[in-house]
Amino acid sequence: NILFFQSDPLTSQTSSLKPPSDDPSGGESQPGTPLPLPGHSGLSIQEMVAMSPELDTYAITKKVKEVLTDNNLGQRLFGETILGLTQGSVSDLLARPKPWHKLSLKGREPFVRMQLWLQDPHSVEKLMDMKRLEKKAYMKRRLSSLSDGHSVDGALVGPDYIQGSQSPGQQHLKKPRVVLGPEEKEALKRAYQQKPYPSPKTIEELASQLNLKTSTVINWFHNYRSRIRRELFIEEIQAAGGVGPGSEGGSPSLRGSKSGEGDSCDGTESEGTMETRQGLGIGLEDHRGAFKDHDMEAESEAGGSNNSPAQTDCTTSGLGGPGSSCGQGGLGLFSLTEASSSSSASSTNIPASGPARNPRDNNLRKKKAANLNNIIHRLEKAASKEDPSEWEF
DNA sequence: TGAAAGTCAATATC
DNA sequence: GATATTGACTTTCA
Repeated sequence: NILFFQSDPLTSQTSSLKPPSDDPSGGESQPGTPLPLPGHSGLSIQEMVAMSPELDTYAITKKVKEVLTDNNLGQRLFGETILGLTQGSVSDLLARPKPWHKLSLKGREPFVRMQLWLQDPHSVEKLMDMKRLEKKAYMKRRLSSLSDGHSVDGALVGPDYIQGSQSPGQQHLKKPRVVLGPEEKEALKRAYQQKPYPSPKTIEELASQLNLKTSTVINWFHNYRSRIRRELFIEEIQAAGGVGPGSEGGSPSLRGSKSGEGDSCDGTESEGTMETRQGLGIGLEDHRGAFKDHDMEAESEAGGSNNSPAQTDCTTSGLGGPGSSCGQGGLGLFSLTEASSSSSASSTNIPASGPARNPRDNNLRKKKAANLNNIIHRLEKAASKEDPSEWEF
């Protein structure tokens, strides 16, 4: 990536941008917040990322999507030219941007690039030019290959070569992509409901039962946890008002720093953060939708588990500080919602369904859920020292 | 050292 | 053909 930055199309591109204007927001960025420019300031993109004010990732991606759609520019071209990412990554990034405070420096980079791109008055023009050039080159290749009797595409990236980097002379048979069937996915989801962090033994068992490699099962759990988390971020942003985290109701300044981002849902801590959340007017129940595709169905099939996904995500990743993601990022709250509205509720006084209309009730309910969560966390921890397959609450 | 974050790239879907 | 999804892999971080 360093190499990419050094000969970075973005850098050269932004060198023609307007110099940064005064930021009236005093640091917290709105979609149009100008950034210092690498070309002018002599800053590398990494330095810019480090110095960047908090950006509204949701608003940025929204705007980028808009501009790309309006100008009929593809994700692939944009990704490769502006971000240095592949189409799939761009799609993912645009569809599910993580909030700024949840991003590492590396993760912030594409958003800084997007912001710079949006700032560039000639950004669209330039990309259009690229598109034309590409088309021209493609037509040229096509013509010459037609006259040679070869296909233009897939000369090196045909299905028989790894990552398109192997020439036919160095043939490596490609590993076929594993495609999990619906039954396998369902089984994995159910397993996840029971144990989001399965023991090696459980993984082995799952793998043999489903006739999969253990690495596939491990990867699936990694990916699933990570993607669920992201879904939750999106839900949070949308629930906070349909605009990005920088908008009202989701003030980024109230969020925790990266260091406090352990997905803790420790009861003690959750109580405090929930108060903050309530102050922001962010509803809890709305977030349940985040699980609808992944977990709720699986949960019901699993007969209800005390280990709801986010809950365990949250409880097993260490403790967060006062600004930890449980309160600010929402994981803790989601998990509390889960805890309070699923099977866990049956063993407590927490209502099993329906939002608490009264804010005081809601608060009480959340506190109870936080305590419950804490208990579960401790039990889980204790259980993990024994044979996890023998867990029973 | 294990989990999370970030990304690629094959494949599915629109 | 463009975009979305997802299994696999690498890097980062606590």
